[in-house]
Amino acid sequence: MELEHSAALDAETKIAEAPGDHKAELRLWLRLLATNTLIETEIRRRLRERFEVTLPRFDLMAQLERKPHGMTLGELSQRMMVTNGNVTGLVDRLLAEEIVTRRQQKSDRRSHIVSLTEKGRRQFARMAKEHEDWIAGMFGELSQNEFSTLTKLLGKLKTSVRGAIAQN
Amino acid sequence: MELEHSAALDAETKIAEAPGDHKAELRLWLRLLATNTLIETEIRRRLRERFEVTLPRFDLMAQLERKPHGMTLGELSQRMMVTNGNVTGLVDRLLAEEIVTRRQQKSDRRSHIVSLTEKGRRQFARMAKEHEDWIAGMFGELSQNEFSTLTKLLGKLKTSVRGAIAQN
DNA sequence: TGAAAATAGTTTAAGCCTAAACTAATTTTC
DNA sequence: GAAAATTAGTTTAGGCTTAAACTATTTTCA
Repeated sequence: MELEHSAALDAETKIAEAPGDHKAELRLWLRLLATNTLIETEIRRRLRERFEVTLPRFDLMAQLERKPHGMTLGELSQRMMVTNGNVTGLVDRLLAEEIVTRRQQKSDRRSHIVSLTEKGRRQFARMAKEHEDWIAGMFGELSQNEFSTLTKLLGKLKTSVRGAIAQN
Repeated sequence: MELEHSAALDAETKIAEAPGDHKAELRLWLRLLATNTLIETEIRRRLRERFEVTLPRFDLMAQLERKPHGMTLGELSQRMMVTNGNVTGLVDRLLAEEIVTRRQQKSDRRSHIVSLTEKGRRQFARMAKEHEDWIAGMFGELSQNEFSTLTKLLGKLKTSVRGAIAQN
């Protein structure tokens, strides 16, 4: 996937536009992807540097933080948009660090509830504050108006994508 | 990272807004991330299903396709926004499938040029066409106007992010 | 009620990805 | 021109991620 366009290249591709091609759509996607990668890579770097934590672990903790009573592995995997097996492994590692607990449900013995420990909650709180500031800093050059328009349009795009996926 | 908000939750968090917090920025980031993940996961799925290829391999081929004379490993890793070591491994696997070639530069014996083989070019052409249609299909619900506004705003955001990263 | 289907989670094999340490070659600098 | 620094790429160890196959349990329904 191309992640960066020179201005010159962008101009060229515009000229090359022809019926039946979708260069503009492709360009929008590549720009979305590049922006996302840029932010994500930097957040990973800072999380590691400041807190020696990975983004997936931070993400999992963020999910649990909003559910004081915990969450099943399946619910976690849905919210994190990853597979069950992935969550199993993450939880194993976080268990070893005593960031989370896992306990079997009495009512359904297939099911397990994962929750943050007190240590996990403390650790997450410390990280979340800075994380929020990092994000805000990266969005700093957008005006209030641009900011809310972008939020709205991304909402629309998300809906459009969901539609296209559901159809298929 | 939270990937989906219910409408109810969004309303709540808006009410909770207070000076010094950045919930709105966080929400925009989560929305960008979710949209990106949604698209990327579906593209990976289709590439695997239709062509038995992974997204990183497709991405690498896409880079090479635009440079008929090939590219050094370093240039590839920059454009793909991944580490050198990552590219070394990807190229090893694509070499084994005879999708690319790698040859040492005479002028600088540390440096190696990677190029698509004829087989690689043919294979990529076949995939690229469909890939473009997939993307266009996902963006279908956006009007022309929304589409170009989103492209412009993402450009701005990208610049803003680059600025924040460079500062740090 | 008991067989079949569905669900929750785990395991496995393989690929992706990174940071850090490393080798080899080239460039800089004194 | 030789030591030092830089550059291109590889290797290594470990975490992340997936699809597919699997186990255990619960639900469905004939």
